[in-house]
Amino acid sequence: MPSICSESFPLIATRVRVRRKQARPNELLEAALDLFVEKGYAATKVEAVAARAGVSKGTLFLYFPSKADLFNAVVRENIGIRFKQWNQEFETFQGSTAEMLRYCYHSWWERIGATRASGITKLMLCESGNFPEIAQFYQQEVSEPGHALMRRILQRGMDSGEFRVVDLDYAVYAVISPLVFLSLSQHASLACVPTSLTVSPLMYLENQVNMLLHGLLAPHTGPGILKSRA
Amino acid sequence: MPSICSESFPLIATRVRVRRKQARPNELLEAALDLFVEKGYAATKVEAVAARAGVSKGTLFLYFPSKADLFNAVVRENIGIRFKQWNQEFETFQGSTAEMLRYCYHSWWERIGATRASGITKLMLCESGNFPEIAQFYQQEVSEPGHALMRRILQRGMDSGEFRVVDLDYAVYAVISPLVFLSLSQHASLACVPTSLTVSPLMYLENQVNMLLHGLLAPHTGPGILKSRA
DNA sequence: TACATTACTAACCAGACAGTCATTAAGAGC
DNA sequence: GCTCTTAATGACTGTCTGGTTAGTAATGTA
Repeated sequence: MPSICSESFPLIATRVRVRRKQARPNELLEAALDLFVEKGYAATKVEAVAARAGVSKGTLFLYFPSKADLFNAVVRENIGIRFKQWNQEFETFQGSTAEMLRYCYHSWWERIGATRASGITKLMLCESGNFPEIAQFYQQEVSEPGHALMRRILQRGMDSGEFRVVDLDYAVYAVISPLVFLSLSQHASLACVPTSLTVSPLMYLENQVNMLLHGLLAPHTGPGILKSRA
Repeated sequence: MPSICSESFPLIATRVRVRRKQARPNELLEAALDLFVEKGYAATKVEAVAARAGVSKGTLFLYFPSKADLFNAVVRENIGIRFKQWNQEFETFQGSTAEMLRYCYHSWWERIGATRASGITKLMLCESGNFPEIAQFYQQEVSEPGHALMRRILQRGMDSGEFRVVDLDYAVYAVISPLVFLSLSQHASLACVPTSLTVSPLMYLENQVNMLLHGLLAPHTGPGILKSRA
């Protein structure tokens, strides 16, 4: 049923239809990543995502059953997908665990931190409380694999005698929180942070990993970062 | 004009009216602070604020012309209002600037960090990008006075020779960011942070101020936190 | 008790937005 | 060119919510 005026005045030019079933999902995911990172989950309209991908809203729902599913697919494609490779790299890594930890930070920076994907971390930090559907998915697709991997790395260091014995539950957070913080500072549009971070992200990470290892390495038991639980 | 059914079936019990013009604004601000901190700005419904304060939505708009004005009033009452006293304390402070900086952190923790007000900082960090009306108000009511005060403290330390000479534009962020980070970690409902922070907030602040002073104090020019701009 | 003032209420409105569906046309096969 | 399948569309629906307003009742004054 055409709109009231469209038969006499087709003001809105009808879109040229193209059938590209193969390409649509990726194009939609690209557009969604852009907008979710820019505006957050709640403030992103699915119609805007569709428009940016060059299709109508109806088409979007043809490929993703709901907004939450669209977002979850973005999470899986941009972050979740990394853990397979990371886990493999962990299995075959030859060097010391200190080197492994350094490599971990560096690799995270390359594949997540320096990419749009870091915006997702900030988004979850801000909005997970209001949207259980996406919070739960992120939890099982990102948080849990990430924590599990970090636990295994720390355990490896403790087993080999490189690291002193610490409470894993807490040490994991000491390792991960610099990454979360960096993601945040990269995407905080707050007037509080001018040109993002004061120092360069890479220098910040370098510094953080040094501090961690200072607190982790076995012999030197100085003022470490990893206090046992209070 | 009564609703269709209310004359025959007054299903919804009419609220008992009480006139308390004096008390309403504060009660609304209290309710608003609770909900804004819990849910964020966008996700908080004005009707819910009104309900929590025990009035109807219409009454809320009698005291605050819009949702943004309500939020801004919350910001002013809970944070903005502090700067008058802080500025006075700065003027009359007798001790060293290092002591002053310690006092500053401590006072911030008492009056903001440990209270619901810290939730506002997190909220702004997350949502300022989507709501210029409240971002601008927060900027001029909180960010600017805060930065100005910190600049004067750092300047005092440099003038007296206690602190080495640093780029104020950047040093200010080094001083403020631990406070922002702490606010965030206190209210991050992310599955990433378990029981908020690993170490106690006060110990964290103590540590941060020590690191800052390590990098600020004049004679010791070791690996300071405050690098000059890259 | 009568009346005036005004704090307060609830129904209402308009715009926005996630999700649906009947219709349309692109493109492949003949 | 004709037909059939299905990718794609856009108008539509239901719901939600910030903000408005016509009307109600609590209180002070006489």
